[in-house]
Amino acid sequence: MKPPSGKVSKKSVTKVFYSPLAPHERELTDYFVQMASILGIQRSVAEIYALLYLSAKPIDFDTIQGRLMMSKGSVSQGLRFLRSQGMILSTKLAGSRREHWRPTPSLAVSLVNLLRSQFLPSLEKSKPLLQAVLQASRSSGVSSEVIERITRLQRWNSRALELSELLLPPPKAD
Amino acid sequence: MKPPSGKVSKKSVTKVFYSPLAPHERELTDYFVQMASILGIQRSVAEIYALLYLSAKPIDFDTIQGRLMMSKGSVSQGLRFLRSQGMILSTKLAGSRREHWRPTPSLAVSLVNLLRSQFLPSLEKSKPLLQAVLQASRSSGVSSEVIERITRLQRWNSRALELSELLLPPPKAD
DNA sequence: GCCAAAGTTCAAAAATTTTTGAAATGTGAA
DNA sequence: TTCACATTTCAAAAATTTTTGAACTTTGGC
Repeated sequence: MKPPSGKVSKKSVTKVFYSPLAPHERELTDYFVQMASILGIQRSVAEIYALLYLSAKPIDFDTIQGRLMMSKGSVSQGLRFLRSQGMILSTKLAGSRREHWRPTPSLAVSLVNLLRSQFLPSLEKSKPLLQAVLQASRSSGVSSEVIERITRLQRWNSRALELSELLLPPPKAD
Repeated sequence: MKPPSGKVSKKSVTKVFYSPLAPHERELTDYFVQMASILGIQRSVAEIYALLYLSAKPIDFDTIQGRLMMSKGSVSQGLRFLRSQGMILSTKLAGSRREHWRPTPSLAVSLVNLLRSQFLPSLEKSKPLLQAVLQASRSSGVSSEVIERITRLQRWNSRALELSELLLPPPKAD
């Protein structure tokens, strides 16, 4: 079943029905949700991405809302997040303002972007902090053992930072 | 300030005061909390680990509770988690049941254990699921484009699984 | 063996995160 | 220019996660 095509509702308050997820869609959506939760990405976002990922054709706002039985607000926020991560692309079909969404071709690139946006800010923020704390600790009476540990922490942070920067192309504009 | 040492409270209801975190402890605790939250580890757990990591000497239950101003329940659960991940070790001092905790020597190993325990179960659970879904999709009318995408997903899952198993030594008993 | 010290349990409270949907906005087709 | 359509906004509600602490269990020192 599909959203009624063509001129079905002119200005009527027609309720349109959308098909519930097929078994394979349901199961894979759960998979996406689970993986996403590890990365701290919310359920609704994972569901939207899964739906797009499992569709051969781009999908519009109302269909997402209808098939996932999700509020407008969630769809809007979810799409914004996915867009901001460069994980989805839209097409506008002729003679309508409505956008149709599909996943960007490379899941790998999308994942890498996600990781970047989750980790990099913390790593960057911490660099000067660790430096400062280490300074302060040296000149106060912190034991050399602990100083050593903080230093190790700092090395880890630097390495992780270098690695991410190496791995990750700078994000492109929206 | 330290918890009064020696025989201070015999059986009195003495309130013992613990020193609040020093600036460097406070800042590094925040750092740990932030990094931990990315991995889905709760604040209280990160705080406990940070406290131990920043102490030259092993610390006991009551001191953790006192310095972090945290409930018994949280300390107990936090220690259990850290123990279960092999991230901390205890020593019992002579003539007392009380345990004293310190971080396991290698932060690297601890991190790897953490990652393992967060990711592996999902990856493993998904392996047969993906297989089954793919089967089912092939024999129902799912478009070849989507079949291709699911296959790619499966490849990712397998690779991630191999990588984790390669990277991660099996956990040791508690 | 007794029992106070040490730690655990878990249901309820608190904190936090996520979702909702009514109202606001902005915009492209006519 | 107009306005209905498409989407966004955001405060409040719902869901979820985390913390608390009183009651309970376990254990080692005596």
